[in-house]
Amino acid sequence: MNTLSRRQRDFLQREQLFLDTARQILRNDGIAHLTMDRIAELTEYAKGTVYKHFTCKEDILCALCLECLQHMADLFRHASSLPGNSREHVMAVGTAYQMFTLRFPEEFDLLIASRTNKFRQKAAPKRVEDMGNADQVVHNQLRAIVGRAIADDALVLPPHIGVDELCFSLWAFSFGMLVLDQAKDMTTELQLPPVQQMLFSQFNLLLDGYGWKPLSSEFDYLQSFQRILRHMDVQS
Amino acid sequence: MNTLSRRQRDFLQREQLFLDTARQILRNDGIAHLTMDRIAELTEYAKGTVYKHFTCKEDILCALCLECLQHMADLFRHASSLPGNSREHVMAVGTAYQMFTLRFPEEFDLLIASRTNKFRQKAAPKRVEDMGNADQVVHNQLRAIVGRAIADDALVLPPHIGVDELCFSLWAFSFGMLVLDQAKDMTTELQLPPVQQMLFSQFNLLLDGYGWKPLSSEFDYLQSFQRILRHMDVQS
DNA sequence: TCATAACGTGACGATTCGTCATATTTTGCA
DNA sequence: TGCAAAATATGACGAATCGTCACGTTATGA
Repeated sequence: MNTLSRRQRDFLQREQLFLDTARQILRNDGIAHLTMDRIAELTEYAKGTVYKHFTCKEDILCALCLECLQHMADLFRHASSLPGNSREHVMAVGTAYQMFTLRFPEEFDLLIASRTNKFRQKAAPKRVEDMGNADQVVHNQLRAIVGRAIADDALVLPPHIGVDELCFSLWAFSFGMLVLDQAKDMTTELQLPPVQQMLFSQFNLLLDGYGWKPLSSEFDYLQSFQRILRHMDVQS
Repeated sequence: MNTLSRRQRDFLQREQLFLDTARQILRNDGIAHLTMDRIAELTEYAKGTVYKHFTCKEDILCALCLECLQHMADLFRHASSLPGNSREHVMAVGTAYQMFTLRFPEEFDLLIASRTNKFRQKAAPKRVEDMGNADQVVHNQLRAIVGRAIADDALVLPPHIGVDELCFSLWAFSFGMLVLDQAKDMTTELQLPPVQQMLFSQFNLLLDGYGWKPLSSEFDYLQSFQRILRHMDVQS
């Protein structure tokens, strides 16, 4: 509309350009080649201009993580749209998470680093706060699934366990497995199944522990899993 | 004995000096102040000498992580010495892990970063391999507990689940919770209990899911928890 | 048209990494 | 013991990258 808003639009558009370029460098050349100078060079702006948008390198990395979380939220929304019971939805979200880490390993690496204090202390507080909100969005998707499960009596919360705690645990369990799996070296002696299969089995066992119905003994979740894979592949 | 071995001893001793100094900087001043020059300065050696021991910065950080894992293995050994049933031992190890992250937050931060590809690709392959072995040692402690549980019929492996997978899951679950907990910002709206309490509850639910006896409904694990806290405090 | 404000620039200082030619010490042997 | 050769230690140096800022350029609106 007026001049001010045009400027603001230009500004936002340029910020997006910087982010897209940064992501492209990250994916094509790896994080080692992701420098402020290179972003400036590829976008044909000066480095000082990049610093008008981001307070420091960690800040732009943080912004990249933010977009990853938003992307994941979209994937999870799609996973939740699968017809089926609430446990299948949890499984679908877990599978979507795993597929994300597989498809975008550099970004997942960044997401791991972003849980580090070293990282969060450098980025702008505002940006870290945004990431907290993005976390919240993802968390809410889990909460919605849990809420539905409670509503249709598939799940009765175990004593002294809140909904948030339950969602947090599901999130933490997936995160932990995916991180440790991608970091385990080829040389490990451990005989482990593929992480996708472990997520499947362990989720079933944990959800059985919650008493979340139908229990794995009462339902063919292997068939669900096949269905989920097909459902998520369409999305890709 | 002979000259060669004296040199080797000196070499190892100096390496330890570098590591101790690095850890001291890490704890006192934070990772931002942990530079190769500073290590050289404090130990009164030249930087080139430090590089005789470590190929790069990540390599010395990796070595620090290695010592952390060894320290944790010791803590876990102590945790496993608690008189009690096998589930109590699992809980004791989880609690020891949590206490470690609380007491040595900077080191835990480093442990998180060390699961990153960026990190592992830079460190010397030999050192990364060592870390894999240290992981293995920790893993074996869990395996011992699980093995005992199976031996005395407290646990029957769920179908298609191996011992390694079960240990990996316990490890991943704890790791995930501790990482996400320490990274959650003060501003989060989530109403979560302290992570110590979540570890307790969620472990109980997961182990119930495994059918690991005595189930949480058959045993007063809260009392165990108090006992564990006392047991681990003595160690500190 | 011009004064002022907003914006863009890239040279620069600072930090830190990792190297390597040289200096020093140790070793083994005459 | 003395000395040549090998092993080791050193720190000045080059390279990479970060983040800044004084200055030049463009846009605004009276």
